[in-house]
Amino acid sequence: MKETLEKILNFWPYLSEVEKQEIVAQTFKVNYESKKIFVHGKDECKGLMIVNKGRARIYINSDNGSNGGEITLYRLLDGDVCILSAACMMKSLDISVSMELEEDTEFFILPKGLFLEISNNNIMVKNYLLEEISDKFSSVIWVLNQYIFTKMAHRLASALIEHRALGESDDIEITHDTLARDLGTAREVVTRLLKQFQNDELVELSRGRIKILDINRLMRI
Amino acid sequence: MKETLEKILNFWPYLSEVEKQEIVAQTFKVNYESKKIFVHGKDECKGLMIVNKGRARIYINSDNGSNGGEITLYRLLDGDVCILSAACMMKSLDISVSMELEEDTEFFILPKGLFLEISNNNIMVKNYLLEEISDKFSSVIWVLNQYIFTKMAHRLASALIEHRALGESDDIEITHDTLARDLGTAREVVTRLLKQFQNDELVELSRGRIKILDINRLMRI
DNA sequence: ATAATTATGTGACATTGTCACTGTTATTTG
DNA sequence: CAAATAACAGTGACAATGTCACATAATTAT
Repeated sequence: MKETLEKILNFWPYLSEVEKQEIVAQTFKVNYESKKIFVHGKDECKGLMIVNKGRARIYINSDNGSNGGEITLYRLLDGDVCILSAACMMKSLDISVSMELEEDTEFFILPKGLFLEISNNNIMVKNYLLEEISDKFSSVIWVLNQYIFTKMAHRLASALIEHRALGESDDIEITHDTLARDLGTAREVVTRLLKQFQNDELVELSRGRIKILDINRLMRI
Repeated sequence: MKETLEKILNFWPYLSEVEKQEIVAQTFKVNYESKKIFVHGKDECKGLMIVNKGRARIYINSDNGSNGGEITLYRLLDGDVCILSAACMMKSLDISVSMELEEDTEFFILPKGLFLEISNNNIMVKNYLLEEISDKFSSVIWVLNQYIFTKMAHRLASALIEHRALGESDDIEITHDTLARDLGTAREVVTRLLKQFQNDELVELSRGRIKILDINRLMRI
């Protein structure tokens, strides 16, 4: 446990011995299955959540109920903190943001009280949080920028490249629907464009799977 | 000066006497004319900027040079801090964000060194900054949400209502172009929709001016 | 095997974005 | 002041994307 925390927590070197001990003593693990959804604000917030192993997608949706429009803001990978859990301990966002696990995921949870205490005493911890938030802030602005100013075909190509990197393979296991939720568009649009990509022999399509044939040409789009 | 700072700085009550003195001694004012543009990252960052009196618009643009697409992220009014100036002192965003003054604006500037020192010693100052950032973060997510999931007519109506509140009058002095830049759309689109609003007798149009005729019906859109 | 579920495909149409203009109203300048 | 210039607004044609209402195909459950 201690070794893992050492690796995962960026601010570990700046903690005092006492703080380290407290963290090792009080932090606990929780495991959730893939596809579990957290709605920020609804679920009670137990403390600061840090991804030990797994993957999560942070997104917003059109809350108008009927048609489930969504767009992905960013993802959390191993070692990332969920700044929403951080924010909910300090001051709440008044916006509905959700998290969906894309793999079985294990979190470390730093209990609320402990985290607040340490982040109030140790400036590096607070700095770290601030940087994380700034970083996600950048991501969201980037998404907005892309959504508004960039052609769908271009964004789809980027998404394919991103998922190729996430899965470390030219064979991507993903549905058109999932891509649409990533990009904030409709499934039909993704289908249309992928069809074009296939005609151009950039990809090969099958149910729930996209095989990248020409990564170089895809990158140039 | 001291009285103004007392009013403007939310964290004033939490400062020590020494800190207060230092702030009064080192903070200075700068005035800029309406329409001045700051590009975050380009202009050297002298310190934390706080709006004393005036109005600024924070926006992103499509940096592809030719066609000047823009969308407004949020506005700074009296007493607001420019979190971009804060961010640039701690860790830089790698995204191009700009600020345009919409009125002649006076800023207080807390010099970099002083601000860093105080925010490192005084947890309330850092907390305040964190809350400001979270707040703007919310705003940006809100803009994204609106852009993706909401019909243009609805958003235009909202924008008119917002500007009515900003100017405290049913007579809004604004061009179609400015509205388009707020909403992240094209001037022509704004013109089209305003035309419809006029036909529905919601507004009255003239050059550089929109008069709201039926605020209630506008709010219901 | 049959039914239910999930994924994909397609055409018609609505909304919004882009382009290439024209016309109109203010502002500057000779 | 009149003419030139710049800023603002209007318009039609067309492209890109979103929405809807389905059809079809592959997979999983009963």
